[in-house]
Amino acid sequence: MARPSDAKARFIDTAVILFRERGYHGVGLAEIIAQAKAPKGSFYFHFPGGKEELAECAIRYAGGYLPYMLQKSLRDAPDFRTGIEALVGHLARAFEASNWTKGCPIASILLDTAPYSERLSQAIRSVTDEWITAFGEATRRFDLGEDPRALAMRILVSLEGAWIMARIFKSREPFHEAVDMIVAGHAISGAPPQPASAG
Amino acid sequence: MARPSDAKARFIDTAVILFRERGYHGVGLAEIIAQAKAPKGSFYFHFPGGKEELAECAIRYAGGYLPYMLQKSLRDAPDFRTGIEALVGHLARAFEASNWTKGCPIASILLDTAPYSERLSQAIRSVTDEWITAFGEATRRFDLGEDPRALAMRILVSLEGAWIMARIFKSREPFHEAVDMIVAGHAISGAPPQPASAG
DNA sequence: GTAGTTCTATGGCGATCACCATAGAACTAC
DNA sequence: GTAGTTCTATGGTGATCGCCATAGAACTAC
Repeated sequence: MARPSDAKARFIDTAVILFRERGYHGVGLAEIIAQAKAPKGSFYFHFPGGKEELAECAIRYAGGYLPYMLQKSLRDAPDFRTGIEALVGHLARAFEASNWTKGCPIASILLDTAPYSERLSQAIRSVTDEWITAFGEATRRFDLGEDPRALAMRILVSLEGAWIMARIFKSREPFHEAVDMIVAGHAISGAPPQPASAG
Repeated sequence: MARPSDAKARFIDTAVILFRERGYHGVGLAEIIAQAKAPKGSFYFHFPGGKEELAECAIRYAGGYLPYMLQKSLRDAPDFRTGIEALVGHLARAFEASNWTKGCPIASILLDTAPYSERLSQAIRSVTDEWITAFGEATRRFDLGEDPRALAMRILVSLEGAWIMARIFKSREPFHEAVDMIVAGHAISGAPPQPASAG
């Protein structure tokens, strides 16, 4: 064999890109296979479940990126607000760099398929739950004075909404409004972390 | 003729319903025509521009509903917060009643097509602008102490995000978080309207 | 080197896609 | 009642959809 499962990764990468741009039904397998530069026959070897299995892999793969970015943004931030601004700012710049075509990799599939594909709905719920859990851990060192789960939900609501509105207006403004809403939500939350228990 | 353009309205109504559920590419014309109980040949008489023209009509038709609901909710509200709660509460209940399938009629088309269809992108931007304008007029009687356009953008960001997160979790909670973020954003904005200039 | 597994490569399946040509029915205007 | 317009009704187009059968190449294990 050429390389162990090199083609499979290319399939998933390509699927993430194209699904973000035009949704699940907006992209055909032919285009994915062509852009992945993989042979047509390889596809059903790596994904016996067909297009739906590919989409699930794409959801889980892409869904792992946001917790990573979250942890990276909050890890070195002096306070909560700065961390959130770094996170949202990064996502907004990436979105703009794609000419407002590549938004949330989850939402574009969600609106096309849920709840008609229980498999994909389940995968989306799964990665979203993971993000909320990751948020709770990443913000433990801040004293946010609020239920971290509710705060995580607010951030997701703001982010998803910003991705949509920014796509409509081709503007970063919705992301700025999102940040303002997040940090205003739990008031004067810019409180620095407790240095006492820092290890 | 049977009735003047009765079939055309059914086409649009059906399109709004199905596009909300599964997006632009997730629904075929055959299904729309069948569910509209209209003959196949009528379609291209009423929509020479094909599926894309139908989608534009659906966007503009459905897009007119939110300004209507906005005005209705804020008209009799004693204060801004109450009005927003009524608006969001109504949308959330309707969403739940559809078993979390019929969310924003705009977003599902947007994520499938923009920016690959300039026609649909333009239509979406148009109805969104109309909503922002309507918001400014509907809230003039409140002294919100904030740029109405920025506040309108916050509401749209919150609403769109809530529609997505509620679809994931099949829960009204995202809408509650959205309301909290909106009203917390401009602080103690529950101030009653000036009764002086009321006509 | 032979067997077995992994992956590539090609071709084509039935079904559905959006779209359109054509003919006739239903109604208005004169 | 005839002409003209509006709308219905049927049938079918080429293209693309997701899916799969089959064969062979590339590599590992013994």
